[in-house]
Amino acid sequence: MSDGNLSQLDRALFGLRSLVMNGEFEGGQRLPEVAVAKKLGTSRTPLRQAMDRLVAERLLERIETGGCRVATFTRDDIADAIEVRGVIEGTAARMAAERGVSADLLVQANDALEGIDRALKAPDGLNFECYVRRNAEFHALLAKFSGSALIRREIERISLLPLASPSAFLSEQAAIPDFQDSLRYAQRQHRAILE
Amino acid sequence: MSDGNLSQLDRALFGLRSLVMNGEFEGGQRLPEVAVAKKLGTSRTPLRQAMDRLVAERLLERIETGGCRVATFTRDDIADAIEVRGVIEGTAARMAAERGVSADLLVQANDALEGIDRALKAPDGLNFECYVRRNAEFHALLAKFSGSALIRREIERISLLPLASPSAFLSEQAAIPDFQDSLRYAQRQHRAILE
DNA sequence: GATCCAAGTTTTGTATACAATCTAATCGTA
DNA sequence: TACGATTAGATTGTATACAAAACTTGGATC
Repeated sequence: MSDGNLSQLDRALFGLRSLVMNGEFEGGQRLPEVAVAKKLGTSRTPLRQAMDRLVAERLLERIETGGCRVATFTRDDIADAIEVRGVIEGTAARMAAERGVSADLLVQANDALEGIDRALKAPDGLNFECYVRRNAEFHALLAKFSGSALIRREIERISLLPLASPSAFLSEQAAIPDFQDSLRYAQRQHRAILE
Repeated sequence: MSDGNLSQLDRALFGLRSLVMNGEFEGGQRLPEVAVAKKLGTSRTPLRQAMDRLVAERLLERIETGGCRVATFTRDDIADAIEVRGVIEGTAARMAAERGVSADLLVQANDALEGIDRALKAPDGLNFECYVRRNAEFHALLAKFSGSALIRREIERISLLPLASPSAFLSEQAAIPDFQDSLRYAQRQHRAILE
């Protein structure tokens, strides 16, 4: 388990997350455990564990009567999540400023920000894949800045949220100017944070 | 399950949370699943599910080699958690202001705040039990304010954190002036928020 | 005396069987 | 035809058995 091989739980977790993000399930429909377990090549026990974690990640939501379904996000939910993320980021950055940050980390953060800038200014309006990657990079660095494990985990958690929706939904959003604006707004926050 | 009876999972969840908060386990020591399951009168399956959820609540932490242990918080962790909580609260309040709030909810929030004030000014320095109760009340109201389910759940989550430690630890903290100061600081934030 | 190796024991991770619940479909009646 | 009940099927919740991994204890060797 501590060797290179993944545990069944990890396999179920990654596999199910991937299935959901690829929009393999109808929104609002309950995920049948046996069928999904078979598709992932594992048993129900680790699958249910994985479902529990994805519920905690907000990727799934519980059905009152039993089982889980893919969570559906409204545009407002996403806007709220981005706002909260920005606010926590700001807090982390302020803490970093109070506690001091190494110059090396600052340089890396700057690089990441410039990468995001390039993604936002892509010729086709928005290079989303690149944005996601560079953004994650920046958040990871910011989390290191704060020097607090608690803050780091909260950032990771909240960062997961806006992206935690089926890719079909994401690509739809990516084409909406409002959504791009909110990303640019976040990016301006990022820049301000680094000062 | 949907009747008055609790599910095994709920029994395990409440039971284990209670055991941990009462300091029944040595910090850093791994919780043996079979023993705990027997003590709670349930089987390992719902107990492990409960452990997973308590890990998500930060009450427990995973051991790399397997199993869980009671999470240990540093004073800095608690301070950070309180700071983040305040910041999210502020965001929720700002959203509430933008979206409008009913006068009725405002009155209730004011009542809760006055209750917290009284708890903080108790003759023996701090009426912690009362503080916890009134504080939870205020957070619940604030969460309603924002009108966003996402924000509400984040507030509930982060509010859980500072209190998510064995009561022995909490009472120790309650006697420390720094800690009381941070609570008073949060309270000043609360007041500012309501304006 | 200390350290390393090894066997035994405990403990977790996973699969599966069973029971209870929920869902859906069919049949009967107004 | 529409509506409700009843029954059959499917699906989740829970317990338990087994296998694999990790910890511990004892002994042997340097």
